[in-house]
Amino acid sequence: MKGIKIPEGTFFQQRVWREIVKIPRGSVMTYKALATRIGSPNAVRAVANAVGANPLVITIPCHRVIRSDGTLGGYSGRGGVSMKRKLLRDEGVEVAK
DNA sequence: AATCGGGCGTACA
DNA sequence: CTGTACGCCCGAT
Repeated sequence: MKGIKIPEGTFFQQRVWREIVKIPRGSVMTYKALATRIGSPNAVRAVANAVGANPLVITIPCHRVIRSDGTLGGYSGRGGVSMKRKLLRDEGVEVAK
């Protein structure tokens, strides 16, 4: 949280992105945990939407956000889910399925 | 294992 | 401004 710049967007998105950036490398966070983190444990869908609207994949490691089941879920970035899995494995995270 | 509905917010008409 | 449709989902049946 020193020089990371978050692009403009809705309050929700900024809040979600802010939390995603806080995720340490080599670790993953579930959408539910993220939703609860921002104060809306039941708004997990809205959160997922905000993550999907992430314009900066290099600044915001949205690939570190996975489902509660351990699955990767989806990925709107370049390469799709395949890239997401690759990035996670690259950080040393064993991906289920 | 597969299917359905639910909760929240954004985008579009 | 009001209504409808959709999403990188979740939980229950």
